[in-house]
Amino acid sequence: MNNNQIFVKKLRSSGLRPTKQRLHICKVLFDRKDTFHFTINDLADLVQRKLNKKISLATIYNTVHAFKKKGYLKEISINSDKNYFDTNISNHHHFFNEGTNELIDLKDKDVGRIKIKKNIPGKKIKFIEVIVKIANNN
Amino acid sequence: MNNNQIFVKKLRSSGLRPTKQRLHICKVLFDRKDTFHFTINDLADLVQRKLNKKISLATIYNTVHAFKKKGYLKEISINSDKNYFDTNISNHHHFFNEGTNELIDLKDKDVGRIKIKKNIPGKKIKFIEVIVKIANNN
DNA sequence: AAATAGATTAGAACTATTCTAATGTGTTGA
DNA sequence: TCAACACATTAGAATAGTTCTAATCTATTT
Repeated sequence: MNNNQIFVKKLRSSGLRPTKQRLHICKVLFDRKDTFHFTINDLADLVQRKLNKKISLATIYNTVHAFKKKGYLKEISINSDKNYFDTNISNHHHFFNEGTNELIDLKDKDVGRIKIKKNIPGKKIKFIEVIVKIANNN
Repeated sequence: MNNNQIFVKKLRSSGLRPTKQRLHICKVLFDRKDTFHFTINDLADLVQRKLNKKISLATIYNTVHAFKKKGYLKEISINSDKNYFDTNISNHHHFFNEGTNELIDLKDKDVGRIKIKKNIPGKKIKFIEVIVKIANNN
């Protein structure tokens, strides 16, 4: 089974129609070895440059949000002007290099257990996100 | 010395001119007991409603960014559509209530020491930000 | 294979943020 | 004291980012 067939199957299995736009986007996102951190514009550029396909930005937004909802992508918020998505959906945290705007994965085990000593009645913790901002050593 | 005079002094001492726009914004932001979490639009609305002053949104952006740069405000990124600022500039983290979009401060001591077991050569940790997403208990 | 229901796309509309020309403020020196 | 200059600030206009929705496409039912 080639990658394209795998993507078709993956999409169908989660109730998403395997349209050509989505398959192009899958190719850019998932047809790679390493985990991939990207912004919506990064992805639009790659679709254009690597595949030479024109997909509307609106469709890229739709698709990324659909994939996030299905659990194929995670969203990472760094600051107002950088909103990243991550193909690594495992439980993990991030370094953010303030010089280069680069994100680097921190495996779950790279961060010691986080103990929250306060709780809010009637609420439970859904998720803990840690961003470690790094910069040059001087 | 009244609050307005205090604000004038504070602005001057950090090299910011105490214009009437900035003083209005100071009044809304800092003339209160508790720490205040807000978006740019929250602030624009409050200036309009509480003080009945019209300040351009662009000026509110300018001012908030200037205040952040001077260390009078902290920025907190939750997700793509919510960018908050915080008048509490002490070292602390946050609960984010996903139901109500409300931020709640976690004092530094409310979060156990965070141990980062990985490091990047030539880089040092500038800052660690923890967001704890909470939701209803069911 | 036609009709229908619902999903998807992408241009248009809307919202958020930044840019920059016009205006305001503080400082210098006559 | 008060021009005149240099730089800071404001806010309308321009740009960038995101969402909405009408048109189109896809799958299913008959």
